[in-house]
Amino acid sequence: MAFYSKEDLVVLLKEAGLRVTDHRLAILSSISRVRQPVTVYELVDTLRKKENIDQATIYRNLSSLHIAGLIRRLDFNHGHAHYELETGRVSHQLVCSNCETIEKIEGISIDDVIKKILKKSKKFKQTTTHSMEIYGLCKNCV
Amino acid sequence: MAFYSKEDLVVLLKEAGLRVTDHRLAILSSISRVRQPVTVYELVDTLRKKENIDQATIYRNLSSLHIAGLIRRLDFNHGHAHYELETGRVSHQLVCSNCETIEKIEGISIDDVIKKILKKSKKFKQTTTHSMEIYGLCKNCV
DNA sequence: TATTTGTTGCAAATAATTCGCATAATGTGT
DNA sequence: ACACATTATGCGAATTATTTGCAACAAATA
Repeated sequence: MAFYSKEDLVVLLKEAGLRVTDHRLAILSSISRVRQPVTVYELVDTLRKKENIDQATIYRNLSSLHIAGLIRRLDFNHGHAHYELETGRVSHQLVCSNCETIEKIEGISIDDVIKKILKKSKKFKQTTTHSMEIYGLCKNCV
Repeated sequence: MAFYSKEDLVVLLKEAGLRVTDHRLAILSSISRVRQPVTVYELVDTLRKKENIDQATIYRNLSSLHIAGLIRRLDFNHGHAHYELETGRVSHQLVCSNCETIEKIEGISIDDVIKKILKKSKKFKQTTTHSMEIYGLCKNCV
């Protein structure tokens, strides 16, 4: 979806106050290249072979990149996390309840809904991001 | 939130085509009694002591109750699943990015948003349920 | 009640994720 | 370019969450 040059990624990391390391760039780049949210398994598989990055390093970087707000962590009840680039505070996914098909939908704003929800809240005054998983059966599983 | 008598729960299970067992009733009842989505740890802690239910039994029942559509499984990036009664296909939660505070918001319909999303989809024609996690800092963590 | 089929407990296995520690690399100030 | 303080990395081991195999048991149905 979002394509970033190495220079862009360096800037992103610096702005986030994170050190720039080859591994971190490789991980970010790998996440940014795929269309659908990627699993840790896929990252480990790709990056351990290609760049010789240890599993622990990948987990640690996913955590710091997530905390820094550069990536988003998603869960589709598949037993493992998925990650995607954080672009725009919003993430809407259609998820098949039967197989592991997911489809990311972009371009839908729900700011007014968020406002309504905040109005009802007693514990929160503002929000940063949100993600919505919409479950159903995909065409193959209907 | 939703209160069910034992008889109600029996009906729910039968309608779902599940066998009625004391353990299953206890698990469902336990989930229905709490306001916020409950963790497996909490269920195990409560039910193992009170009713002498094994951990594996709890996991197996959570799975079958979920598949049967009686309960919903949620993830807030806390490293473990949460469960709540399935009531009405919708679940909206405010989640603190810092601590483990969550707040369930009810009474917001987003049917029109779902319609828009479905219109954009290539892989899905209909949906069953959805859940939205809205992240931010709770009052204590601001 | 007999039969069939789903359920449970227990212990052990997997899967996902995290941690400890020694070593190496990054960013900063000189 | 250099030295220092801080953070990142690899490796193996530890945790945590969740699942499974199997024998004993209980629920639904005729």
